[in-house]
Amino acid sequence: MKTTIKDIAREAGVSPSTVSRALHNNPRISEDVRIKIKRIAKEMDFHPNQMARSLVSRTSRIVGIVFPGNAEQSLGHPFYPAVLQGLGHVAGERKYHMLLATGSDAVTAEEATSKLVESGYVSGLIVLAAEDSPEEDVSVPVVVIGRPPNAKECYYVDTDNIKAGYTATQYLLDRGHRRILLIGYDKQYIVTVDRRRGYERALLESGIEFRRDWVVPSQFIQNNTDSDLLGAIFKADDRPTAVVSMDDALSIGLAGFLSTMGLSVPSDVSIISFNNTESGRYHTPGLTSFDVDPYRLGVSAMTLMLDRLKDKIDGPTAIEVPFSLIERESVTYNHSLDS
Amino acid sequence: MKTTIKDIAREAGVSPSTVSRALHNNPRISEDVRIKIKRIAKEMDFHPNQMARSLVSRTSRIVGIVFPGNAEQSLGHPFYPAVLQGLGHVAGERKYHMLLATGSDAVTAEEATSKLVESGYVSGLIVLAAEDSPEEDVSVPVVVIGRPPNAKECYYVDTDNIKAGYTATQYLLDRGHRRILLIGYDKQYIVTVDRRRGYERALLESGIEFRRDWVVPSQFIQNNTDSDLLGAIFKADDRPTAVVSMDDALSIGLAGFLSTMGLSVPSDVSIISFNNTESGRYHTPGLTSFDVDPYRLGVSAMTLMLDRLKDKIDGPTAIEVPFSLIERESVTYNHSLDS
DNA sequence: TTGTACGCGTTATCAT
DNA sequence: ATGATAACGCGTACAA
Repeated sequence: MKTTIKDIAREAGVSPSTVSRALHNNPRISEDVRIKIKRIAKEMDFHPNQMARSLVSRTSRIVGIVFPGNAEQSLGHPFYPAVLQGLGHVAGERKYHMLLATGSDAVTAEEATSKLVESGYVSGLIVLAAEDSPEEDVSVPVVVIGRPPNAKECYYVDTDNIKAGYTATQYLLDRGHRRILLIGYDKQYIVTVDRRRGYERALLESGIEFRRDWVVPSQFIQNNTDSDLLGAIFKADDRPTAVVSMDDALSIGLAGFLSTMGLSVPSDVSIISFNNTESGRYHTPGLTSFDVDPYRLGVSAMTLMLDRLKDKIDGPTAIEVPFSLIERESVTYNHSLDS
Repeated sequence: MKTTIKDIAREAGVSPSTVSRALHNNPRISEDVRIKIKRIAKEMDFHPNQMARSLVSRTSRIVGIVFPGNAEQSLGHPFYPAVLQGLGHVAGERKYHMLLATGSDAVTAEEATSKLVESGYVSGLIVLAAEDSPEEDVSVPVVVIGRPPNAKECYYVDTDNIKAGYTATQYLLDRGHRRILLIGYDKQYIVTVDRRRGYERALLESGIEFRRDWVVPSQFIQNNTDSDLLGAIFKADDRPTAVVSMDDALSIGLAGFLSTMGLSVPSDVSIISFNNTESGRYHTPGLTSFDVDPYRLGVSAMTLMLDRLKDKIDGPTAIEVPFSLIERESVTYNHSLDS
């Protein structure tokens, strides 16, 4: 039997309400009684029953976390665990807990969200943006990580992916590349469409023709059609000398594919990619990659959430987390041509 | 204002307890009233307040999840997210939720566990084994993933890592290798000491001398001393022709390192490793690697937990999850020597 | 078959 | 400064 406030009251010879006040440092209580009660509480290893507390206060120290619909696979990517770490770090500091949206098979983010809110356990929600991010009105504060499709008045933290895509492309342009391929585009993922936009903009500003057939969608590694598609692209005379890749894993796959064609990185093809993963770092050659700082994304999101939960005063409604470029060996200058 | 059973009671013209019973399919209630109440409940979008429910029932539909002390970094490894997926899958199916032990900086698993239990939110605990796994008696059922140091009467699910280490080594032996290196050993991680034990056993059975200096500890990639150590090992005349690596990332690093020495995989050195990660699959050459099925580990653990929570009857106290070997191109036959 | 009354542990309001 | 009382939403003996 866990000790309750009543047990302490009995032990201290006071009423339960006095104990409650003492534990909450209510000023309207004598100093000696307070310390006495606190001592007893410690002795009896008292911990307030959060359920009871929540029942009356109508709030909990729990924040729900919703992963994209395909959480099953998305968790596999290093990005999400890193976000989770960030979230957990500040949650822990501020004595909050995180309740995961448990997804069986094909639950949408929408369903998961409902489940979580309906459970009544959470007093806030952090959702990792996906194509189907629910912006239906829920009864608790929501912070979304990643730019929501409808960037209306909701709170969110995000990376400026347009700028990132622009920067990546410009980085290549600065090094003499003119024929630049984009791989990993997936219109379902906003991050990739944003980056593509930046890519196009950079090309435009440099007066380079944008080739629609040089935007290779999604994971080509899985299906062979894309692989053939890539083969054709790199067999052509005017093959790309550089690639902007949406993810390190993709880049590694590409590098492997290129080597089967007798092309090597970076001497024949430069690659700049995203997410700065371990595998990219360990890969030979080391991948030049953008660190979009998922950890910090998590930290910012949880901070925003908790601040919001605390004083209800509206701080910033959106936070932009900066990215950084980790330069390694997968990009080199292009001397082969100048147009 | 959320709807409560009182609201429904008023609406249906019955008492709250009748509503409660109807919703719980209590047999002692007329059929027509039951369906009527259920209809109203649905109409009013009623969801029972879990806090109140938990308060009276003294249990919750929440299972706490504890990651190793260094959760911050451990989450980065694909193994843990995969476990989480497995856990989440069955939790979701059975309408349970998962509460994460939020670790700021250097909280031990012990602390995290206490925090979680003290919170009063969880009615069960699943801990991912680490060196400092707490087997202190907590007030809720515990299932640990990975063999606990003191494999006493507690419930756990695990991979037979001794067998896995043995199998890996035998696989190499079968292909003519006699000089086999082991890298990634870390006595803090039970999995690696188990696998090492299997490695030694396989060597012993084949009458091959076990060389203590051929057990390279931990991540050599981080510190240069190990790198030098490896350099010495592979510069020697009797250099290893094969390696058992504790992790794909490690293997990839090793492959890169070897190539700087003019050695290539698998023609000069074969590598068999663990965890069957994406990076290993995309790497060139593809890594032959053991899939220890972290997902299933999670599934089994949560199933065990929930069954235990349900009927209190004691099913199996330990579950072994089989592993499988994914054969790719990083291992080849050794013809260079025969002793 | 259904209603009444009470308790789960805590906090807030109103007395004292 | 402290105690008594009610209430949060729900479940369940007990009574009817």
